Amino acid sequence: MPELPEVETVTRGLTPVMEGYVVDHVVQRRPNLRFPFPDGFIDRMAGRKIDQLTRRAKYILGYLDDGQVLLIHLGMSGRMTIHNDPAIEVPEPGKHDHVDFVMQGGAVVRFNDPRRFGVITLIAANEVASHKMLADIGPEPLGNAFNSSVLAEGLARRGSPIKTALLDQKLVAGLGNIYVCEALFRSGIAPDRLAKDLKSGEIDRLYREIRLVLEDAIAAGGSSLKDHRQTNGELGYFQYNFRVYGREGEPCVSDGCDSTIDRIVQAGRSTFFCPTCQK
DNA sequence: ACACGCTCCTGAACGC
DNA sequence: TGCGTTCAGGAGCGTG
Repeated sequence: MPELPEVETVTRGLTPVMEGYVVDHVVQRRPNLRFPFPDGFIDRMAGRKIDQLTRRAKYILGYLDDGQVLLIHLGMSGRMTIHNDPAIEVPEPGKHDHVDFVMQGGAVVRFNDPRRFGVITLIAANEVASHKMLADIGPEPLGNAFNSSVLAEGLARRGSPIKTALLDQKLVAGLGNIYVCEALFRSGIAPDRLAKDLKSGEIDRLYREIRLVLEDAIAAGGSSLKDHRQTNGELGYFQYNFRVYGREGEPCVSDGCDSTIDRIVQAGRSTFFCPTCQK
């Protein structure tokens, strides 16, 4: 499930074959993903150079040379594979290979998304800040605009559990179920605590652990949990080891703790935590 | 304004 | 073996 570290890893993987290159043409194999593809998508992409490829929250943004921006969200199960070896033929498209970006640099970038929660669309560069999909997104957790007092202000009047609050993209960008669980565990904060009840010291700790867990995961090349793959097309592999996520019933990894990881459901989503280490 | 639940979708895992 | 059920979840949207 791609969250910020995975999207960052994918963006970094795509940059060498997409940034600075012209899109020769796009192959689009179905009319929609989560939303319909934009009108004239094929024609609007053909011949456009991708000046810059960046990430905002869980979105990949490709700035084109004519003022359009290609916006890609991987949703739940979206993946990108790069076919860049002239000696190896590009595989026949599979059932869920919905889009190919055929680059003049020689790479074919293939978007695959079984569950089709992903999004591919085009917006104008001057509406990146105001577009409805991006306008209300909070600060980048690894950027200068995010700090302990910004987090404290965002949590101050929230009556929802801290777990739920951190999933809200308006509070801070890019966190999903996995890294919220991990950050709370690393902070020693119980997921059912109300956001507004956290003490200043706890918020400081949480702020630091959010950054650290994301940096760790990015450094590990992004996790490739279950159905997520690296952009190089290799089968997914685990480099970042989760401490609580998906570990229900397994022993807590903290030194001297003999508890087992528990799972509860909050706002319809699984929360994994250590009932002893997280208060 | 805020919080919550529903919804989209498919494949994997599970139960009988 | 095979069928049916449940679960996973990002985020827009509707509702209270």
